[in-house]
Amino acid sequence: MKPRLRQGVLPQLIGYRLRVAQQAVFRDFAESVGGLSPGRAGMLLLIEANPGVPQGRLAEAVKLDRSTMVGVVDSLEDRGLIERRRGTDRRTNGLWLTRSGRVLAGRLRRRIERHEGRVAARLSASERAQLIALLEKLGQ
Amino acid sequence: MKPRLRQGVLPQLIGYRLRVAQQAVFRDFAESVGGLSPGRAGMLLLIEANPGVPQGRLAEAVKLDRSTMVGVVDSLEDRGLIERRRGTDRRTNGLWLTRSGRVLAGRLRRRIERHEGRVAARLSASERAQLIALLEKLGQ
DNA sequence: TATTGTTATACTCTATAACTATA
DNA sequence: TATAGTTATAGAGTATAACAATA
Repeated sequence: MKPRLRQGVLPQLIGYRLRVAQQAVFRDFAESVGGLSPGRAGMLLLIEANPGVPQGRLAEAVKLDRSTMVGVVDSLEDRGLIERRRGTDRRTNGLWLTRSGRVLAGRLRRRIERHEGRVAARLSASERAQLIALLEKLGQ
Repeated sequence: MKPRLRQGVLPQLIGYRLRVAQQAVFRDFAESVGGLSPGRAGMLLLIEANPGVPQGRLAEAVKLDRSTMVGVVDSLEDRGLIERRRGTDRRTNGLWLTRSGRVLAGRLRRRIERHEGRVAARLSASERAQLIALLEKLGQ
């Protein structure tokens, strides 16, 4: 019979609501997609959509330091999902999906679609569109 | 003259938009509030609103493992912001703000208000209300 | 000189399992 | 027995600074 905690101003803050919503969505992602974290899964899909992208450009796109990207790319490469290939500018590594990376990317897209359906089930179609538009105004 | 990266399905996913928006909001928080991370600041405000809350209840409220909460409480205590006091049920630690914790909480509230203003500046008042309502439907 | 990737290092945030003290 | 807090340990995820290869 514990009284609920007083929340103070928190529930009226955009940042707080974002954090709580994201935690809920991430939990569903882990359950219904699994295998890769949302961030890593997103990178795999970005590489799929941009074959040969230099890893520095990918780091820039997802706002990671390029030294951080080294470990991320290492782990995807260790799992046999992508490979580095020396670029024309020989300082760069182009990133390419392997065959099994392509297979996983396809499976991820299907599972993410299902996950998205579960998350969006709490919203009407127009609410979902509205939410995405509003989030787009914040992000960047 | 680098072409922008193709984003594929990502921009249409609620989880992706949440993540990007949250990163942007967090960067602004770090700039305009500073001192404590959004999560730690939120905890300080929760303790302020619930003086004497047992640390396990706080952990439950913010969905952290109670072993994780130990370190969080340690760090806030080391910074002189809160103190543990043995509860009536002598297994529990009630959490209380110190004087300087109360001072910081007040300052945080003012700075967070300013931060919220900056974040919400991109939205109309009704868009902001709408966003919070939509996020509330997702979180939980 | 500037850029790309790498290494060494460290910090934050989180969890699981086993322990202590109290109920 | 069960619960609250703790410890030891580990794993993500991230950054900064210095370095080598290449432009």
